[in-house]
Amino acid sequence: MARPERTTEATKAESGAAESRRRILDVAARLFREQGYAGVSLRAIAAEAGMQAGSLYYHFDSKEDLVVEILDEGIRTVHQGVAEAVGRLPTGAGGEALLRTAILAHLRSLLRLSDYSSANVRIFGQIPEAVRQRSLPVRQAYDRYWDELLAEARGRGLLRADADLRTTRLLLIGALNASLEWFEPARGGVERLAGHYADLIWRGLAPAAGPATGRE
Amino acid sequence: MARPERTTEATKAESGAAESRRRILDVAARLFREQGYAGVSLRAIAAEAGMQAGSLYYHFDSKEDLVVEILDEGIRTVHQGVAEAVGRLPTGAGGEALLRTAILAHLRSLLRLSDYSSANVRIFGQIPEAVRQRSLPVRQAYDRYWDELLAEARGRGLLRADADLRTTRLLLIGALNASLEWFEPARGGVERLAGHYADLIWRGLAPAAGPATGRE
DNA sequence: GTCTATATGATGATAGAC
DNA sequence: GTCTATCATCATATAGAC
Repeated sequence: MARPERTTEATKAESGAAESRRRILDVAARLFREQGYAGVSLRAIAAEAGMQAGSLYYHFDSKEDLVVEILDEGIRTVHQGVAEAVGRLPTGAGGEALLRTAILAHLRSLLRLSDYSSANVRIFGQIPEAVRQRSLPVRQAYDRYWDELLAEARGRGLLRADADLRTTRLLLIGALNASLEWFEPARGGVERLAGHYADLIWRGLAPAAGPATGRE
Repeated sequence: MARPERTTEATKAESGAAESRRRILDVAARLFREQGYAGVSLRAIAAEAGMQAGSLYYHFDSKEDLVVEILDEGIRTVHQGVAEAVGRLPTGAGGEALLRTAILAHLRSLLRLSDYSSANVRIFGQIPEAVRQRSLPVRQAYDRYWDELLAEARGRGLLRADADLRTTRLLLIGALNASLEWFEPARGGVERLAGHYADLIWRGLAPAAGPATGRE
């Protein structure tokens, strides 16, 4: 009746299928982010995960299966992070607060929290078409979340009435994700970057010509 | 003294070193854009260029040398396209016209005119670090062009005085380049997309709260 | 200039021992 | 669950004939 809950000698091989699987995914996400999809061999993943290349096939049927899981988890992490942050806003929050919050949460996942999210952005354009197709649903769900967020905000008068929402979403997500290629924490943290982006997208580049601005 | 200006029988092999070289570059740029850097073998490039893989080495010393040329030409094309369009503006042009013109010219090169430009955007994140380094100067020159364009405009009062120009440039270029991944001409041409982007970046998302807007 | 042939190495995946 | 060994394929690059 006594089932061996788990081996108590914790030192060397903490193993178990689930732990190994998670370790492989973690390692692969990091390597994909750093070196791209084609640039990372299964041998390299196995080495960093402390096993031989052949052993990976106990956990995953192919490199494509492995990468699909990483892609999906990456999107889900951002989606969840943004949705939770937005959900914590007070009911009366304005359009600017909404935008700032969503931008910051997206950038936090991408630039600081999740190798899965950054791997997704980094390699989505590099994977075989078949893999891209398989990972589309999760991606589209996140797109839809933004579209609904923006549509509801505009409906409540919190955004310009004439803003093209699809374009807004594409510009915003595109710009946020592109920051992965050049962001350096040393130049100012994620919060600072998110603030600059929100300023720009909220106010635009047109000189403030309002009545209180002073001289023209 | 009579030099054979070029072979007059134009039918089959129009050859000549320069023509072959250009043909290889054209084919490679298109394939890199379509399938990524690692996804395109020299065999595939050679096949589409109508020769054998080994023959490429008469024209280029390595795959890396080949791709560096493509990357640089891609940036130079966009840079030149934007600079010329901006240069054609009347002297008194305002900030909005400046922005619209630059955005449109960048998108035109990227989405319609040049496989080199789109290949650059597509594969810059996939190439070996050494190659990236070699192609940095041309890229930085284009960044500098934008920085100076924006700085001068802001200096003349054509843009918000408090806009962070580096952030502006990074957001803008990032968003424009990202459109390569989803742009479909069928949904409306480059001009339409450029117009939407310019609207958004010029006016921002804040509801127009000016005195002439009507009801709040 | 382009060909053929080949050197050399890495890759994703499989089979069977333990 | 992980190992070792190996297969078949593909890659970049080179050498020498034509």
